[in-house]
Amino acid sequence: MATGRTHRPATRSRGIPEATVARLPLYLRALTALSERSVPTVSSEELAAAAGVNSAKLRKDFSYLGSYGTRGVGYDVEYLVYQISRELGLTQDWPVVIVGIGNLGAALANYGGFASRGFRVAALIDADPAMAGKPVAGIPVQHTDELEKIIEDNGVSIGVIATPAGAAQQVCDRLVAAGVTSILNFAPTVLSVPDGVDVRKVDLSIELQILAFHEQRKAGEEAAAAAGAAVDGIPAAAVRKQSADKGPDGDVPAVMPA
Amino acid sequence: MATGRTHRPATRSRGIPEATVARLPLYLRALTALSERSVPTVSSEELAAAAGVNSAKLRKDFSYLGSYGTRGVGYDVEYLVYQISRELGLTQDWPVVIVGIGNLGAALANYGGFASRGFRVAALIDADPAMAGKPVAGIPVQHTDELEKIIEDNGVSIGVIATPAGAAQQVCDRLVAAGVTSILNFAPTVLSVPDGVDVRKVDLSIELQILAFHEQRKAGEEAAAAAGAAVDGIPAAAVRKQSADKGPDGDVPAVMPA
DNA sequence: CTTTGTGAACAGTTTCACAGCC
DNA sequence: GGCTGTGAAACTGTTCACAAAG
Repeated sequence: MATGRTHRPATRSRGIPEATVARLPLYLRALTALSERSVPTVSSEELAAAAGVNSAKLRKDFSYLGSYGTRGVGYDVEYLVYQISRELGLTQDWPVVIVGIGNLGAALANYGGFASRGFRVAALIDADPAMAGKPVAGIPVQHTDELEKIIEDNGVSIGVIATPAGAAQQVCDRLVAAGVTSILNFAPTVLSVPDGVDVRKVDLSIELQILAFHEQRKAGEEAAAAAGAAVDGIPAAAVRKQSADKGPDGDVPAVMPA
Repeated sequence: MATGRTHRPATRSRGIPEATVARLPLYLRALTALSERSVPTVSSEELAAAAGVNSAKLRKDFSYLGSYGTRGVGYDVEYLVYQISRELGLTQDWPVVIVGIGNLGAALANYGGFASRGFRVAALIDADPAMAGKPVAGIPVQHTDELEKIIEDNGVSIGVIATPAGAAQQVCDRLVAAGVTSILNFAPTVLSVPDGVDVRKVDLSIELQILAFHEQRKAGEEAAAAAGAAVDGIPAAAVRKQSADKGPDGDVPAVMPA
């Protein structure tokens, strides 16, 4: 039913680990930069530094694609660019629709990296009739009524949702019904989709909250250092438990959402 | 030297696994929704469904925080909201600066979820003198010259980079030098930062490329199914290798990843 | 000599399944 | 009976370290 899955369940990426797939675009970007500077070959060490990973990981990643390097020399930049592009499916053209042309949707439409690398903005869609016909990033906005027709006419399989949270699931359902099988979701909601549909989410506030967690820990650590670092070494669960259990009472601090 | 790290090396999150931390904001959002509907308690099964994970994972995650549930009953919504908020450091106020007020920066400034949940946009900063003084989302944009002063005056420890790729590293360096220790990077570049500084990146084109990879596989699988699914069961590495090694020559196959 | 490619060890994450408590 | 909390098992991802190739 509506109890669909987010992300991939895990039917296994036919040999290429998901973690590796997620890094291929990073390698590709670094390689493209080298290619533009006409660098002919690059070592795993150099490329890894440019991509912000370590070289062992990079070599392991590449080993899933095949043996594309030359021992003692390194990797041929152009060749690798091609191989990774092909592996990622970027040698073909992907028409994409963006639904929800508010601030964010407009920013996405204007984003250059979108147009490059095999992705083409096939249409912009918004529910506001006042937006219809108005060009954003040179593309006229179309009304949501046209959604199904647009998807089918353009053979769109990738959709970007940049609507308010409340509209996201509904838009998602319509996209999927019309044939979209990959969704990039910017709305702060969990989307339910049937099996076989991939959803990836980009969520500003989640990222910030993760940063806040670590930020808080940094502050805490300084304090702990002052008090003598006695606690480390005790089974983590027990320690947590302790501080957690003391929680209940006291006031709920001011700032919170609750 | 400048060869800093992206993400966290992994000094271990004081007992709470990184994967769990990344899900806490999801739980928090689902709980907040329940709280608004005045739902008093929730089972791991229900909450997991709302957050888009499975219940075993959720219970395991919560077990790292402490024993906050009641067997046979479930979890108290309000209490959990508070505990998770506290764990994430959201019971305090985090002033944030956004650097780069283009399309995306403006969209971020306008994004509501920003203001809620303990984050406050302390300042908007842009390098364009023409922007200075212009209000965006009700906040006047300030010039990059003021960056250091703004950070220090407001005690900012979290910065958001929404500049073009070319400017990102430079902005990052200045933020870090001024005292920022957590960065959310929207620019499509790898940032180098010293140890102790956290960077998280949000990258539209990487997400799209990952979707394209899976999308391509879906197409390939249909073709493979037609040809009789003989290959499954052979050690994945060997299969990969084989098809990969044939790569160099010849035409790019029509449907398949190869 | 340099640098790749990769088994093998290790670390982190998810899932299972059930004991323990309400 | 229902639901949490958690060891243990299974799985995925990372790092090590070195043999093989140029």
